[in-house]
Amino acid sequence: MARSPRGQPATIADVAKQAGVSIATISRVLNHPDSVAPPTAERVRSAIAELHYAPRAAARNLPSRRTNAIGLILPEIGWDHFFPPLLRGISAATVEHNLGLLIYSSRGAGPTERPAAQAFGNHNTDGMLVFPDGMPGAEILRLHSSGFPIVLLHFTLPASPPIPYVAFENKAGSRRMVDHLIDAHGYRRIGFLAGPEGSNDSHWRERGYLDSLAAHAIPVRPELLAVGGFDPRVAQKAVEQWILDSVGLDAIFAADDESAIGAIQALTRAGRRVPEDVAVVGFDDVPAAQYITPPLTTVRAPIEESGYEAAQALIRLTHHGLIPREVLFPTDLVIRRSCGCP
Amino acid sequence: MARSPRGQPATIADVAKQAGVSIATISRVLNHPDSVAPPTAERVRSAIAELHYAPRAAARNLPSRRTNAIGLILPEIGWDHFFPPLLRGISAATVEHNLGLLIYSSRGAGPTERPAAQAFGNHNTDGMLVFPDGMPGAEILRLHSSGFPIVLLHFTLPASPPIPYVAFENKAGSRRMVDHLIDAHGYRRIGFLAGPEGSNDSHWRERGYLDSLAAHAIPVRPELLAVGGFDPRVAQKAVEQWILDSVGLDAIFAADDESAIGAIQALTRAGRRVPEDVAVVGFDDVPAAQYITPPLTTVRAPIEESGYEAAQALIRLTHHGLIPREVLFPTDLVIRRSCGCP
DNA sequence: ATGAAAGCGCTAACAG
DNA sequence: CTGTTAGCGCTTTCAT
Repeated sequence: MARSPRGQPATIADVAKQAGVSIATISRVLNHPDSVAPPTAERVRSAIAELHYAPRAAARNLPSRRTNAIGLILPEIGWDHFFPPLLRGISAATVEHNLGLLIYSSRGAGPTERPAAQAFGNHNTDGMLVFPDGMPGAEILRLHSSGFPIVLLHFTLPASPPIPYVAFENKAGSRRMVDHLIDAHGYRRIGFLAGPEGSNDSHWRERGYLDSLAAHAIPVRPELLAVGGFDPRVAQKAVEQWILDSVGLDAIFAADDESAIGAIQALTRAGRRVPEDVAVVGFDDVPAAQYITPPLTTVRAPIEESGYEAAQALIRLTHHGLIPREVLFPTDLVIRRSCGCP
Repeated sequence: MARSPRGQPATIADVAKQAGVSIATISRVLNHPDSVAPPTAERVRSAIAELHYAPRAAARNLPSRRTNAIGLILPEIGWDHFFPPLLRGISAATVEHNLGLLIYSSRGAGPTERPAAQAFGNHNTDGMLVFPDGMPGAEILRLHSSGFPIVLLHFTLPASPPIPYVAFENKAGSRRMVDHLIDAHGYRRIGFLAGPEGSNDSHWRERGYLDSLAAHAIPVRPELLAVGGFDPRVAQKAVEQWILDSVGLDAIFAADDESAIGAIQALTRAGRRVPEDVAVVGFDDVPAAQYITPPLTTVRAPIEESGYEAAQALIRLTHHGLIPREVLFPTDLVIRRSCGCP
């Protein structure tokens, strides 16, 4: 008897009949258990169990104007090392509040390709977490200005009122990394391997690099700036070019670990020893960083926490709570061997 | 004018008024555009655009009895190397069909802990993909027997009618791996590092190992069987114990790469060379497998494809289509250096 | 081609 | 404490 007499999943009316009460009473034991006489409640509960009744989400959401779910919207599920911890953090928050998490990967389906009616939006979610390039800025701004709760993940957008966001202290982290290279090891010719065009993270990491150089009165040499594209292959090419050009290098600071790994491979193949001939450091602390030879010195960011806090903030927003307009997470130096430390 | 006169998000009625037609017409241009006179449709479309109207999912779902979303339910978002490609595959399928993907991580919230009314189920999803330990078997069986579409990911459950599932050819893959160890390298004392208790994957990988030994008339030695728990630390301990016990070993076949990495570390620390003294091979081909020294010989499984096909199958089920009751994906040997190959 | 009206399943007043 | 009833926003016959 897993189904109602009608052969459909049981509805509130089926339960009411079975328990010999009105549908309002069913609704009450579900939502305000204390307002029902214990014996009645008990009858209702067993009727629910017998019929395996589960309230249909759509029917509850319609009157309440809430969906009990938040959305996460991102361009593509790629960033192997970044995505799982981020999602884990977000998920921890949604589980805590008994909310659903609706994921949209916009890959291969730009908003223009899908029917307007099914566009991103507030139609099936109480609020959303947006990843860089997850959806067009204009759309974000429109939703935000219409009062729809939005929290940005690791990027910002100019708007008023400002759209809250979470991010890492990229600049401070990379500043400390480069300070270490200079202060602890005495390197002065430090190459920087930037991320892809337009990357926020890369931008701020480069700023930290530049700041450190400036603070140590080391002039910026354009020939020491190249693009690693957050991609081992691109980074490898860039480093090979540096070698071809005989650019003298004490160390390479890659804007992320993937490109640092590419740099190490290029160096090793060219017969350069890391870190004896050239030190290499990265950013992110991906799992592979500890297994590569030599183990990679890098900067770690609390990815999971950032996801958790972003989701918490969003949830608070959906309850009309107030939240900080920006939450910055500190980053930590992870010293291993590739920088030259023993 | 991002909102209706009432200061709320626009509803179908607002659009109808704005366009000077009835709400039925609005519904039609959204769902059956061809049944509306082009000029009318045009008027409606601009009204929609002006008011930034987006149909509320709950309101559509109620009459249609569909949620246009599928669920993915899993115990915990951990498996760094497994989860992202899996999700990418699933997401590709949902995007293709314009469906939402609702993720439930049951971590820290067993079904008993949450209100019965909010239990897992068919209340807000058209069907679900279930990961091992994602939800209690009894619950799965109940939903399945009530006709709710379910596809199991990488495990099975006895039921009739059978619950469809996707899985890898674990046994065939590990059989080929061990065959390689024996045939190509002449190893005969091959240790097996099993996964955690109850792991389906581990079970079948062990079967492949045993089959290969049997096929080569190599007796199974209990002292060569240990538990690596899919965990580098556990594996490390197990290997250290083998070393302590002076168990002679030609090679170690770890049931996954994580434990293979732990094995390599234990061996290296104990002064054994890999693969010269002891070969080590794994299963999965995680990203770190190619960076570790020596690069790890392993078995690769098409994770993303499995996610994609599972989702496709589920979606077909939700349309009352027929699908195979099992989809098995082949696995490939990835020969690198840790097995002794040059 | 378009409008009127009856639900879809549930919640929340409002009565009793 | 419990039942009655009016919506919530949309889809879909059934008329016109």
